[in-house]
Amino acid sequence: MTGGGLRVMPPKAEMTGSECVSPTHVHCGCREKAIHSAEQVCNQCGVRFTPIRREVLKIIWESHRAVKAHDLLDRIKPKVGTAKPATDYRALDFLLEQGLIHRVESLNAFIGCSCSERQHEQLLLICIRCHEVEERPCERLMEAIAKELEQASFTMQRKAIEIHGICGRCA
Amino acid sequence: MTGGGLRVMPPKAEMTGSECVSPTHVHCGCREKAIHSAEQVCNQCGVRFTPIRREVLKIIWESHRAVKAHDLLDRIKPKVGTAKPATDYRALDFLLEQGLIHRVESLNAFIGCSCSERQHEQLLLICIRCHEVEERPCERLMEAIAKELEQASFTMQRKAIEIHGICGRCA
DNA sequence: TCATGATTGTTACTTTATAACATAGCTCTC
DNA sequence: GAGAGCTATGTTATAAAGTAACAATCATGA
Repeated sequence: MTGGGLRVMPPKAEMTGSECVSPTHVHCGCREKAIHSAEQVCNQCGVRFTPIRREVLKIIWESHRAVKAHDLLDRIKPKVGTAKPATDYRALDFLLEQGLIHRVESLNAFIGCSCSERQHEQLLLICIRCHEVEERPCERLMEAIAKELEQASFTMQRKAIEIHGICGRCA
Repeated sequence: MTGGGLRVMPPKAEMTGSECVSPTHVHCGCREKAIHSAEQVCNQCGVRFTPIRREVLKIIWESHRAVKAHDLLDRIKPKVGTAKPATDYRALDFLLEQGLIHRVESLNAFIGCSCSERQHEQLLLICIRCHEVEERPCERLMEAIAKELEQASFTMQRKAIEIHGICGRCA
């Protein structure tokens, strides 16, 4: 979900079903948007959005579920015959660095980043039924965390805030 | 740290240095307290605190750093010659279930739980210099999260809140 | 065109984790 | 105390996640 907002249900004809792996994933143009945005980001930063990196990002955006390394490898092989673990992890490292994907620590998996600005604070809601991951902003949360860190004399460098549970649609 | 509070520096004679793996770990009786508490918890719940489970918990409490599976296996082998991965993971699963340890998702590692009550809300502060992990209560934080979850119509089942950075002593 | 750095190919390996079935040990009941 | 039933551990095998090291290739600018 590019904005984390309402999910509009388009008629089936608009869906690119063949590419959509998640049964609950309604194709809303988010993937195309993400790829396009990634192109711009890479151009701006003077880094190369190579075919492999593009393919990996596309696969990750095929659903709103977190993609595991093994699945990713299986799914990239038809497109990049030479793909091996290192191929994937390099592309993933690149995409993480550019802020184009997030790592879901509690799943050892990866999801596309739907932030409008890169590297912003986020909270991940992981549904244990449909396995979709929703990324939400958490400015208020970060205020509370900042207070706690101050008390603890702790300087934050990176964080993972991941909630597992039942999403609204599955409830 | 049993209470997350001040760390009292005892004279060296009081330290059981031979058992303390972490160079920065000041032995404060926390391990003995943890083992004793674990005994009580297991008795109350009618579950068995077997020698293997006790050894695993002891090893985890040898420092305030998170222990990785591989290290744990290396360190348990001298004590339990037959130890294999399954041995460890079974003991870890047990200790997790009883709330005696936490899993640090962003490290794929485990630390002793220093909560006075089991299963309470906590926040993990992970120092990237000394690698010690401090567990802190986060009731206020949970209020902010609850609000966010309500907005998202999300029902929480479990969570991981992990902050990486520099602790006060290392700063 | 050639040098340079970035990217990808390739091989090998480490670390993390689980599944499945066999064996041993505890505990309760008869 | 025998034996049934459950829990815990032993054992083997394998899946999944991740990294290191070096070779080959490609893009780009001097």
